[in-house]
Amino acid sequence: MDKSEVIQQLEDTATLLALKENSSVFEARAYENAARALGTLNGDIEQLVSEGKLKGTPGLGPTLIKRIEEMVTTGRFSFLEELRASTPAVKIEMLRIPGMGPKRINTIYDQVHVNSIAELEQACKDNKIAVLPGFGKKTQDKILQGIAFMQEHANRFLYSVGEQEAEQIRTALAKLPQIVRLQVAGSLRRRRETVKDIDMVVSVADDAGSDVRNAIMDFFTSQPSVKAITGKGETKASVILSTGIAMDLRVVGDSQFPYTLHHFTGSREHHIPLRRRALSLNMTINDYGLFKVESGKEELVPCKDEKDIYAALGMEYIEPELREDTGEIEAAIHKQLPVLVQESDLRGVIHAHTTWSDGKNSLREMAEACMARGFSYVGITDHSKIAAYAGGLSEDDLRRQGEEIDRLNEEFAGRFRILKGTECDILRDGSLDFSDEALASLDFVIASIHSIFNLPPAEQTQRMIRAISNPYVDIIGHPTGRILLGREGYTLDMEAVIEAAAKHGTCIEINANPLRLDLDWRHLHRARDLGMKIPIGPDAHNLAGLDDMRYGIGVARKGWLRASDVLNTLETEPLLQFFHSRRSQKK
DNA sequence: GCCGTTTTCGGCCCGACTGTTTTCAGTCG
Repeated sequence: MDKSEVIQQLEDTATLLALKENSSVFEARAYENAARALGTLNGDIEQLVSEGKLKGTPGLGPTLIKRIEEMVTTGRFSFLEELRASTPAVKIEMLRIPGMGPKRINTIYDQVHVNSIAELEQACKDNKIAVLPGFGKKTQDKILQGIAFMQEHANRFLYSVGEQEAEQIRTALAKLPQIVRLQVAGSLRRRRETVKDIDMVVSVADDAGSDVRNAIMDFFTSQPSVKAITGKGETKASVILSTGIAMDLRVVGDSQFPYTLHHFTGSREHHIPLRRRALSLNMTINDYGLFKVESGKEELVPCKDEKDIYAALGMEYIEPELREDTGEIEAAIHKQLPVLVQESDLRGVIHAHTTWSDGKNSLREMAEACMARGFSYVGITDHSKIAAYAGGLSEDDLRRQGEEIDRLNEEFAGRFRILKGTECDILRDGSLDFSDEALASLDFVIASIHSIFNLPPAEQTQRMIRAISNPYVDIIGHPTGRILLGREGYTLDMEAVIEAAAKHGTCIEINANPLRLDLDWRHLHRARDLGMKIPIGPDAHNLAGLDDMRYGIGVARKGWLRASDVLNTLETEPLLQFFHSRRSQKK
């Protein structure tokens, strides 16, 4: 068991301990602390255990050291297994309802004996929750709202989840020699932030028989991640995968592939004006082909790929990410589509955490991982002092972190640069959590809201705009604060926020964490048109988090951004110049 | 479960909200 797995098991233990009756919240917290402590330790966990080096680490006492040793040496963790066996599944499910924590869950479970979310919903409707001690009508209503939110999003999945599932199957299918072409379609190909299901299209030789098609379907439906088969024929098979996500596979002859792929890539909204365009040219398009209609007879327009389809319609090729009917048809007709930014355009990372606050890896580890990924710089942005839950830095910490950065930069000179930054909390009134002196000592400043989410919209908007107009603030972090499938964003007027940011020359980031993807692509158009430079930030809390950058690229592409619109396509010196010049302009 | 000692058990990053209370418990980040 490697370090990240051990940390995960410790965190799971903390969750289950919190749900356990009569358990101390501090015991649960001890497991959280231990997970964090382990995260800050450098080196291979097996070696640390075998050499007895865990002893003396703050947060790891005799019990936890013994438990970590068990995990590392046996690959199992009996304490967690027992906890899992003794915790009703419904309690864990209830944790996902906003506003429900261990105390309320246990009260409800003990006194109303609910065994499912459905039973909890009924109990609320029967007014059985409001009468419990410490509960009331409003809490009951809030639980109902939370359940409704959960159900509304229950059949959707994060893009990242769909992507991983699809990639696994795509890799497996790609090994079949009978398959000529193979492509993910649907909302996943369009890089929507959440997806309902996975669509995949494969082609076989036009003269391939039933046996070839059936063999592919047999192979597909017998994949290890397939949990249930809901339909299976020669041209289409439908399954449910282990994560619960549904998947359709379609098999077509290779000459039909472009039309089918295009059809199942969508979106429906994109296809409506596209069909209108086809009709205006006496053509018609469906999943079987593009046809020229003359005197009532249809004649296929041969297309070897999607580019040919758009070309036949007198249009530039439209990238899948843009197929949402937000002006792409018109732009393609007039050959005005942007060249979209790509992952390879990125030169560095802006927005990453380290063990100085709630990150799992050290400054050095984060910097070296960025170097290994070919980046020229990383902007380190640990939390500010009020974010105590995340180990926020005091101004003195910030200064000492700066000294460590100076030392590392000396070592990396000429190869790589660590930029001094912060993710500074925006306080209730829109002021910042660090003094101007502290902020002035940094290369750049990200300001984010992490508390007081539901001020009245006008007040929340003013709070954000005040932060935007602060001369030291370069970037607003995760501007809506939404958690995909989990929580709505802050109550603020995003249009007004974007305009204020553009006016003050303040950037708004695309937070590339797959749970956030915030700023939303629907707002990017506007920001770009106002001339804003958009940083793509992974908000990385560990090394793996650095790879989330690609999700941010997906959002940027959906928002029509070119490489020149993205801040961190700049090399180190121009970027520092950008921060420097805008700061002196604003003051 | 860990820590720091006022060495043997009480406190445990913190600030703010909401909804329940009528001074506070629970949740969140």
